[in-house]
Amino acid sequence: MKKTPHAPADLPRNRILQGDCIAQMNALPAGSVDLVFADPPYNLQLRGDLHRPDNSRVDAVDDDWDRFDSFKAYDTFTHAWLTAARRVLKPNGAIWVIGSYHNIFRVGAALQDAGFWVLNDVIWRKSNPMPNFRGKRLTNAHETLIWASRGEGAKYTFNYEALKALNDDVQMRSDWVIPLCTGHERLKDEKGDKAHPTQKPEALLHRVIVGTTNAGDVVLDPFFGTGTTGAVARKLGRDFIGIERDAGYIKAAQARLDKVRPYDASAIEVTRAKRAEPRVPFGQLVERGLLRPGETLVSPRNKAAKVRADGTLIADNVKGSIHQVGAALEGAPSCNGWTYWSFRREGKTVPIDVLRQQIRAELS
Amino acid sequence: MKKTPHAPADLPRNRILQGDCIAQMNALPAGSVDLVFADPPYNLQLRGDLHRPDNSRVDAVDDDWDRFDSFKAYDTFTHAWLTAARRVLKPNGAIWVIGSYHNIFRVGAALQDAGFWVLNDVIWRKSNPMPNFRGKRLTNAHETLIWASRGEGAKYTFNYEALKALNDDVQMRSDWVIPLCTGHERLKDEKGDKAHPTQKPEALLHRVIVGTTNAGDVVLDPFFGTGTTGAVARKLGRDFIGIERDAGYIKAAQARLDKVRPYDASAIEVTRAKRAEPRVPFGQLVERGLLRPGETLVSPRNKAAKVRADGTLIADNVKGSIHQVGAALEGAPSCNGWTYWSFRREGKTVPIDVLRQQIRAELS
DNA sequence: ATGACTATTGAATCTGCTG
DNA sequence: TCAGCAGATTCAATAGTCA
Repeated sequence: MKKTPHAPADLPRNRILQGDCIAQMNALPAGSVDLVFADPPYNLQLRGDLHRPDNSRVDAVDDDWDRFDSFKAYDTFTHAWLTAARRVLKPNGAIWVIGSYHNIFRVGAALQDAGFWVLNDVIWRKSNPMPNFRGKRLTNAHETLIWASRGEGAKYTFNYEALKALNDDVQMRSDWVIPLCTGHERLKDEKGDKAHPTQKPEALLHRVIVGTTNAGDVVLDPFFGTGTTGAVARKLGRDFIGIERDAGYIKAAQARLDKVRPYDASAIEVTRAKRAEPRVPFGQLVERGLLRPGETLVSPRNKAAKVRADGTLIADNVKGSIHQVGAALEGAPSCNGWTYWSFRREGKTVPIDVLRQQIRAELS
Repeated sequence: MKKTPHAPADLPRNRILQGDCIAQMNALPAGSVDLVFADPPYNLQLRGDLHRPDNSRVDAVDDDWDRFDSFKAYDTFTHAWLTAARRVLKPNGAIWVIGSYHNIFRVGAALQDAGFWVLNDVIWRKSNPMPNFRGKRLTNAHETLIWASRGEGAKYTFNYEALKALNDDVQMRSDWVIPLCTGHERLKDEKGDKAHPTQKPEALLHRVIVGTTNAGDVVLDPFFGTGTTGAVARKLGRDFIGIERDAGYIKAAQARLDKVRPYDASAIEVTRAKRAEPRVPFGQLVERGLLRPGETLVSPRNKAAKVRADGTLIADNVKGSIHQVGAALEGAPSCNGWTYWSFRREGKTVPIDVLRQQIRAELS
C-alpha cells in the first residue's frame, strides 16, 4: 500500500467524528485529504402524503436534516461546507458531490463560485427507480454527481485504465447504470426498518474510489450517514474520515465498518454491468425519423395502419401499440408487431424489425 | 387543429426574428407563448453574448477578466433572458433549457431564482458521443435538460400517455437515449462543413414537443440557430417563433423550414389520458337501467354493497358514493369505485367500468 | 430444490374540477 | 380561495409463501 506523502500524522484516519461538518472540517489540518465525497441534504420540498396506486403510503424523506427555509438558506449552508472542504483538500485533491434536481444546480454553481473546477458531471442512472405514481411527471430515474478538482489547472487522480477495465474494456462514460441500494446491502435497524433513508449503493462508491483515488489515500465524507463511503474505502485499501451529527447513524456505521475486511472482491462484482439486448421501443423509430407519422404500415394479409406521432398505430376503429393493433386486426389474443408489420420503401415491402436491428447495431 | 385561446392575433407565428433575444422577447406581448425551448450559448469565450446588468454589451476586447467576472457576467446574461422568457410565457406555459456541466448549474439555479419551478431534469444520453481522446476524464456522453413550469403550483401540459406510448407502454423516464445529430439530418454549408456547431437531433425535440405541448401551441426558441425547434414544431402541427442574431444561421434555418411539411392531423393526434374523457356519474348507470336499485355489487375481496336509486351505495354501516364506500370498506384513504366494484350477470362477475365505457361509446 | 405467486419498497418537490 | 369529492395512477427487484 502506497503511503500518501505529506499526510499529517495526527489525521484521525478511519474514525467517525461526531458533530457539525463545518466545525469538524475546520478542526482538521489544511491540505490533508485526497478526496471529499459528499452526499449533502437535497432540500426536497414535499407537500402532503403520497400514495401508490395500491393505496400504500410512500415512506418519504421528511427528516429535519433535509429542511431549509429557503434557497438562500440552502445556498449559505452549501457555500460554508464547500469552503471548509476545499481548505482540507490537498492541492491535487478532488471532490465528488451527489444530488438531485432539487439541489444539484445550486451545489454546482456554489462549487464553481468556491473555485473548484468541474471535471465531469456524472449521471447515476437507476435501473430500478421509484416510478411516478400519479403520472404527472417523468420517472425521476437518475441522480447527478459532480466531480471537480480543487481549482482550474490543478492536477487530480484519474485511473483511466481501471475504469475502462470495469467497463468491459470500453472507455468509461459519464452515465453509470447502477441499481438502488436494496436487499441485504441495505442496513436495517432493530425494528427491521431502513436505518437511513438515503443509503447509497456501494457500487457507486466503488466506481468513484477506484477511479479517482490511489491505495492509501484519505477519503473524507462530511455527511457520513451510515458509512457507505467508509466501508468501500476500507475494502479498497483507502482510509476514510467520516463526519456525522446523528448518533444513531454513527452507531450503525461503526457496526458496519467493524465487519469490513479490506480487499473484499464482492463489491467489484456488483459493479460489473449486465449486458442485455437493449429494448428498442417502436416509438424510437418515429422519433428518429426512420418512420414518418402518417406513414402506412401493412400486415402480411395487406391490412393497413397509420403511424402516429406518439408511436401508436391507428387502423379502422383500433388505436394502440403495434402489438395491440396487430392482435385486434387478426382477432388474436396477442401479436408480435415487430414481425407482423412492414413498411414500403422504393416499391419494396420491408419488415419494421429491420429498423429495430439498425438501432440496436448503433447502440452496441 | 385546435386553436390556442387568448393568443394575440399579432403574434409573429412561424417567423424568425433577427436580433438580440432579450430585446426581441420584450417586444412580444406578455403571456403569449405556450412553451420556450432554449439552447443558450455557454462558451465563455463568446463574450459578445454577455450583457452587463444595464443590458449593455460586455466589451469583447476586455481581457482583464477573472473567473468570477466571467461567471458573474454569465449569470447576469442568464437572468436577463430567463426573465424575458418568463414574461412572454402564458401562466400555464413551461420552459425547457439544455446545457452541459459548463453552464447548466448556473442556468438551473437562475431558473429557480427567477421563479420557475423545476419539474424534472432530463438526461440526454448520447448513444454515439465523442470519446475522450486524452483519457484524462470520463467520456462526456450526455447533456442535461431542465423542464420547469412558470412557477410553483402552476399548471403545465404533460402528455403522459403519449410519452408512455413512445416508450413501449412503460412510463417515460428522465434519461433519454438519443443519438447525436449526424448524417443527412445534419445541415451543411456550401463548403460541406457543418452549418452549426451544436445542432440538436430532431428526435430530442420530437419528444419534448409531443410530451409537453398540444397541437396549435406556440413554441418560442430564443436561440434558434439552424431551426431544429421550428422544423419539429411545424411537422407536429405546432407554431414556432424563432429568435436568432446570426444572419447565416437564419438563412440556413429558413431554407430548412421552407421544405418542412406538417404531418397530417390524424398522425399528430396522440393517445389521450382517461382524465380527458367525458365524466359519467355513476347515477347514470342507474337512471339508464344498466343497474337496478337494490342490485348487489361485489368487491375484489367479496364485500358486498347495495345500489340505491340515487346512485349511492349502502353496505353494513356505510353509505355514500361508489368511491367512498369502497374506501371505507378497505380502510384506504381513497378508492376508485369504477375499478373496485363489479356486478353479476348470467353467473359472471363484470366490472362496472364496462358499463361506463358503454355509455362513453354512445356519447362519441 | 424449483417454480409460481404474492407482498413489499425505493431521495417524490406526484390531481383537478366544482361550487 | 378553499373545502369537498370524483377518480386516476406504478416499475423493477427482492423476499417470502406455498404447491
